[in-house]
Amino acid sequence: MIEQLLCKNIADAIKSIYQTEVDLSSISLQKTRKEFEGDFTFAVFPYLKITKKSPEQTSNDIGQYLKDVLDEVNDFNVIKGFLNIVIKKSYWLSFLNQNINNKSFGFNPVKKSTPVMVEYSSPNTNKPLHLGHIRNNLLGWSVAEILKANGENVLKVNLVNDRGIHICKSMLAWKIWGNMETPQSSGLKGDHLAGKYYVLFDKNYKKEVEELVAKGYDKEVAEKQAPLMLEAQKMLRLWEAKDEDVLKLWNRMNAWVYEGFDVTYKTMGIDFDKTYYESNTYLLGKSIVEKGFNENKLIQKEDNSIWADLTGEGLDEKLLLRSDGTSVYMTQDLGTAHQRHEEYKPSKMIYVVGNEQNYHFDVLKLVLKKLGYDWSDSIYHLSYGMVELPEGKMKSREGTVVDADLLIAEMIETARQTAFELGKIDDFESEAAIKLYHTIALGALKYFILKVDPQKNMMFNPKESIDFNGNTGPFIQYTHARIKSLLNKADNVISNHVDVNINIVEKEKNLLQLIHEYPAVINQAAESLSPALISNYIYELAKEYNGFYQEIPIFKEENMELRDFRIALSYFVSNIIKSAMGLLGISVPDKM
RNA sequence: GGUUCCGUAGCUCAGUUGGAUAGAGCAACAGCCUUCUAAGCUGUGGGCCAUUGGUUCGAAUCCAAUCGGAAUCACCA
Repeated sequence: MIEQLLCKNIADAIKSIYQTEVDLSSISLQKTRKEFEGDFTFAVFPYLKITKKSPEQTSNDIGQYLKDVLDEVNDFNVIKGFLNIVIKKSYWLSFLNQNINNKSFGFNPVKKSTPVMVEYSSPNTNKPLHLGHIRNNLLGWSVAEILKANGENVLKVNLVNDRGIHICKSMLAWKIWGNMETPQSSGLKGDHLAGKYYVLFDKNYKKEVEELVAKGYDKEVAEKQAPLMLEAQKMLRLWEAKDEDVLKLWNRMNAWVYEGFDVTYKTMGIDFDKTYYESNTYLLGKSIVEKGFNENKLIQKEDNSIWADLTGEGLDEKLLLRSDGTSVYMTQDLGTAHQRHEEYKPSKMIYVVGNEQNYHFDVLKLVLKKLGYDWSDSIYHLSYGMVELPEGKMKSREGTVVDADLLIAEMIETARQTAFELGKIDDFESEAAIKLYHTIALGALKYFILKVDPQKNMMFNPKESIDFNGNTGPFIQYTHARIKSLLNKADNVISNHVDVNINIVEKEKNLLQLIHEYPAVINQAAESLSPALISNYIYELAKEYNGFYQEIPIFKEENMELRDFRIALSYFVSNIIKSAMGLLGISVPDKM
């Protein structure tokens, strides 16, 4: 690409004019700001110590060198210490010619063999997915796709938390009050059915606790002594003892939940290469902890429990094995990480997990390091903040969890109503129309969530997300559909070659520059694991295109070569929008 | 209290490895439908980049302190 060429020649210029070698990687260019003439800008300030000349003189020297040496450089200008380099329009046009038919433009063709693992979703099987899972799923899936586009060999992994006291609570409530209810008999999605009984358990459990408190029990004691809780704990023990009846119920109920999850995943367009179940992995980790203890890397307390001492690293001590020898969450995670490393030797293990577990992952990495596993650095916690709705915070503790299925259904309904109000569609119940509402609703949701920096807590405003103006998914879908319909009218005139001598206007050159940037954007998004970078890029591209070609009708153009160019450019832009939106998991309709 | 993250227009958010006069959208206001789709486009107003110091040619960006907000600090997962 032209940037590298310019950087290399700038280094050559400094060497030839000032007789000093500079490190090529230290030279960087930026896009020239709109208010100045030029395509790329080089700031000379850091090199003044070498050149021993004024910023202006230095810029002029280097600019002149580039102009003399490089055919692609048309001209240059200097403002203060900024060297603005003007690239010939013919370069941009030949770039268009070279890449227009490349369907995977921007994607790295070199495929790496070392796998990168991305773990996301990680649901509990006692309740349906909620808004937090939506952000998790979208982020994980999108990051995986971006890495793939960049040539990584990605393994998408889900770790289902299918065991523990929580699922026992659902099972117990179902046994007591369920009347043998099934998804078929109740018409409920399997995960919602389990969730219903989890809530039922909680309600009755709280009632029991209140009754005990009224009888004079201490609240803490009451919480432990409530009959329902004792019963649930008994069930967990039976499960661990592989009691036949409990296992049967557990299998049955989990199967319902998985069916429900699959529907939600499918609706969202989320998939996995591999699913792990905690019931298979919860005993892992003990051996590496014991090994670490034998090697004197861990400490033991009087009650025989085993701990990692992280006080030297500025953290506390962390329990790894209980006094009865059973493992805790951390032990399991140590085990699964170890197992995955043994199995795949991934160059990176990315865990998409909410920021409430930042501390957990800090500890995880430190303990692994302490135990002598040098691959602990390959673990990366992709942490994300909470999603809130305008109505208020969504926290499970406050009981205002926003259900994922419900939210998606509401988004689809909003899309339907908007189309109806605007009179956009003739047959509102046709298959095509229903598919379109679905596409728009999901596009709105995904785009809005992915465009925000993961680290930040965010506000999801459903109404704003589905607006067709502004930085939204539907706006980009709309732009794509418009380009497609335009190209449809022109399909007999699409040429795969554009005359490099035609005159193009500034805005068209801006579009070409933006397209030119696309591979770098994907690369950077992969490096920083940031779908937000992609969405901001597409918006800029779509806006630039939409604004411009709304004003300049392509088919009015009498100059056939210019018209061909504009059609070719439109074609390229629509392809990039489609491919970039694909990385966010958003489909773009050809017609809407 | 310790640790981590966040603080940019009334609201929701961008802001590339430190670069030129701080960017969008929404909301407000003023225009644009005989062209390809107005689910759109164009324009106007709106800022102590939380505060204060430091680092340097240059700071929203890096460092320190302070003030606000969030998360976390379990023999839960």
